[in-house]
Amino acid sequence: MARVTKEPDVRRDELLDVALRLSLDVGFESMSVDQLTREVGVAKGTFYHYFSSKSALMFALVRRFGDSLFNHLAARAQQPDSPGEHASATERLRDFIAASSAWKLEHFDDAVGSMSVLYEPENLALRHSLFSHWLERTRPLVLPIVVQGAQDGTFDVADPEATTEVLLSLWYDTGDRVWQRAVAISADPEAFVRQTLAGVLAVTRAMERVLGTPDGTFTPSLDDDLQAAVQTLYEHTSPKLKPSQKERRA
Amino acid sequence: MARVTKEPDVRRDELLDVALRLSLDVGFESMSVDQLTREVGVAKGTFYHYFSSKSALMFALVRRFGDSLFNHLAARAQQPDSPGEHASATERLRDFIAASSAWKLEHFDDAVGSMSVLYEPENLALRHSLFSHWLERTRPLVLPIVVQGAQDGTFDVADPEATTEVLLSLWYDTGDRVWQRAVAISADPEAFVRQTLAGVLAVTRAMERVLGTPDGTFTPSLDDDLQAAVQTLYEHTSPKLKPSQKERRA
DNA sequence: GTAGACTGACCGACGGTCGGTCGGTGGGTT
DNA sequence: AACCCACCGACCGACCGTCGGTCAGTCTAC
Repeated sequence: MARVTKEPDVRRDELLDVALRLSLDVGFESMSVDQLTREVGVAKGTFYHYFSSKSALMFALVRRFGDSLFNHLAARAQQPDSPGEHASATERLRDFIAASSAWKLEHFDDAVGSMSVLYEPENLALRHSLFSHWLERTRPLVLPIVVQGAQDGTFDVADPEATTEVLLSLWYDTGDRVWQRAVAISADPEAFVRQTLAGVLAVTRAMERVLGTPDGTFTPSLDDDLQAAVQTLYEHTSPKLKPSQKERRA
Repeated sequence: MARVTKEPDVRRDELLDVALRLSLDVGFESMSVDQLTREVGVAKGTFYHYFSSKSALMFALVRRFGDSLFNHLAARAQQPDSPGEHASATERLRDFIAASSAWKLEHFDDAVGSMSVLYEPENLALRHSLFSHWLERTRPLVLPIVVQGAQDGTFDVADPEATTEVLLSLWYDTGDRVWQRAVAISADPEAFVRQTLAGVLAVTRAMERVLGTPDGTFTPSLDDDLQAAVQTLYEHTSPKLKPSQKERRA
């Protein structure tokens, strides 16, 4: 094969780009290193020149994919126009949630929209790794807010560390579960939207209760934007049922 | 090799027994079908005579392991001496939690004690499968209680289905997370016990808040039994996860 | 006799390895 | 300035051991 030399960073990104595409297409486990290098147009050895193993590739993938959201959130937490240390814990938490939601809407196509494939059994390890990464990055942003709220009495919380853990679990795990249930009934679009919104409300309500704030403190307005977003999410979900076209040249 | 014919059920159980032992020892993924059949003393083909694939073995393993708890709980829910339909939702839920805890203490050695190995990355799929199975079996036992509590006003719950989902997530996922954090600091036994108990309290508190019952409604007494149980749990923590004695805190 | 429990050599695909190749680059020589 | 060439490391791809899975056939209890 014709030898083409490129900047290491460029080549590495190429590998990651194609790996991401293939992972979302056939799944991470099913994607063989042979297939990956074939599509990139390099030899197998080149892959192992850049990544020590296939699972190292997974972590790199998760890092790159998962960091984009948090670099945004962490940067925003420092910005002067965002509620700072002087703001109430409620305001800060509201802002955090809003910033997170805004990012998700903004990057829908290149991130959130392709979420549903992560839920195929195939991608369990990838999903778990991604969520773990997100969790580790979320914790240090949320814990200070809960601590502040506990100290100034805004929140009724006895154990800020443990409560933060509960919040993280609500957002990621319960959200996860709500999502899976919604997908399970994806035959009916209207039921999908209704169930997803009900899940969001339940998680929010649980968060309010756990923090000891009045019901409604963090409840989002169920406006058309949110409805439309969930609707779009649904439309990104259906093609999951498509027949697989995996068999390709050997 | 000498051919030995046995009752299909016996042979199948042999395969499951050895598979469980090997899974807890070297991990499910690392356990090859060759190794399994070698240890059982049968040919590889025999394995595929009983299980259609290795992942079918996993599901069978999960079923057998996961059902023992729920056959107990479901049976108890029917028994006359347990709080029945006439009891308050609080009593019924308390009884459910107590029965579950009792079973775990009772079957510590052959079930809960070997839990920690499930948390090695190796066994991610096995763990996920087991928890999913437990979740599916827990839901129908808990949902009626939440519905009853919502109807008679014992619980302050707007959406029983979604709230049940939150409860399940609290028990399994948050418990999961608390456990992992405790394991992470397992260098220090005292810290391990403290953190685990704090996690249990936080989850319980969260449950009370989510259901809208007074703090303390479901809080277990932090008596010596519980402390001892957690202590024993610590001692069962996989040696692989525990640091060597050298790097103990100075 | 025969149903079905059991056998084990065999298969293709996989992740990973490794000795070797070759394009680009920079310092020394002319 | 033009040339050379030693060296670095990106790149190659045949090869390896192991894995999950198959199957044509054998043995045995009834």
